[in-house]
Amino acid sequence: MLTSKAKYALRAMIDLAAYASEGERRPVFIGDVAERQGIPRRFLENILLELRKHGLVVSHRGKLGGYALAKAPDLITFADIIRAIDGPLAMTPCTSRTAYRRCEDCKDEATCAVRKAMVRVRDASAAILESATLAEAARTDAQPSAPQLRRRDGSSSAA
Amino acid sequence: MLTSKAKYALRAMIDLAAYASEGERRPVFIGDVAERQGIPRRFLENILLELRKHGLVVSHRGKLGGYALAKAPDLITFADIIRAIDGPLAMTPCTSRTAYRRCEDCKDEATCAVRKAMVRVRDASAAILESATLAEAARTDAQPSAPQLRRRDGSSSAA
DNA sequence: GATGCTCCTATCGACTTGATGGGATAAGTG
DNA sequence: CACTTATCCCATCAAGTCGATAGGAGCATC
Repeated sequence: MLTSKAKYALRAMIDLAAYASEGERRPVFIGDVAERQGIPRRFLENILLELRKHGLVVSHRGKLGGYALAKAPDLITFADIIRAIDGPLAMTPCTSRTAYRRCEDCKDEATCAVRKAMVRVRDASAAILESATLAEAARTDAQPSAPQLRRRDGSSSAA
Repeated sequence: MLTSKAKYALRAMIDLAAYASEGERRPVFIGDVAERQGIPRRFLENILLELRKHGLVVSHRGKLGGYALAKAPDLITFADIIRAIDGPLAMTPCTSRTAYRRCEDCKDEATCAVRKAMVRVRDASAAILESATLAEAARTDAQPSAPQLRRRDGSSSAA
């Protein structure tokens, strides 16, 4: 199962992609993303910080600061995001390409039946998640009613 | 990631399959499985109990008691075992067939880009894990040197 | 009826998850 | 220059899960 942190991360990144593709090049406020996607604001901050450490987003400080994708949305995949937040996609350490670690129990990796199945699962999952890009997701995704433009008028929309 | 409980469960079940296919029909001692597979004995007890509640193994009490597969080894899949121990294979509750639960965040399941990718991952993983049977695993798996026969002579092999 | 197995529940420590809080730092704005 | 407003960073928190262990009750065989 994905952690909800990773699910939030996916949604936040898709949100960034959607607003980046509108021609605007200014970064997006955390608060705006949080509100649109229904993510606890402080929690989203941690998530974006983590994504930044993995080089998936860039941040700007100061009054007109905020976050933006670090690369073009068609170059960022779901796999990148999930790996950054939840770690390896593989079912076992001994079948991870990004964080391989030998497993204690199985004597012979070449013949281990469990490992064999897990390699196939990892290959299949990775293929799917590495071909799912933010660009595609931003196009496909349901925009919450009319794609809400950034509020810059100062009127907080909720009490 | 699989929990180590699920990994133990897979190994234990393969062990049972290997010894069931030798013609013997008597149940296997927990202690023997634990020793062969290097699983903490008490922990394995819990795991087998859980597998029994899910109808994957049957138990016999008393002096010559023990565990045996509930069905033929070609009718038990890796998916059955993982689901019994770790729960749904799906990455999100909203893409699980065995434990579906609507997800709060996404307004429209039909267009949710995250969900769409997760459905594909679940389908691919399930297809692989549902076609991996114990029978096949028991044949393929590396037997730890010569397949150690059950000790019935009373000499405990370790201090 | 003694033996030796499963059965059941309870507990444990360590870690992870989801979330919050306070304040430091930086960049625009008047 | 000072003020506003945003990110940044660290620290902490409660609740839950994971991996493992413990003690004793129940039961079939010898």
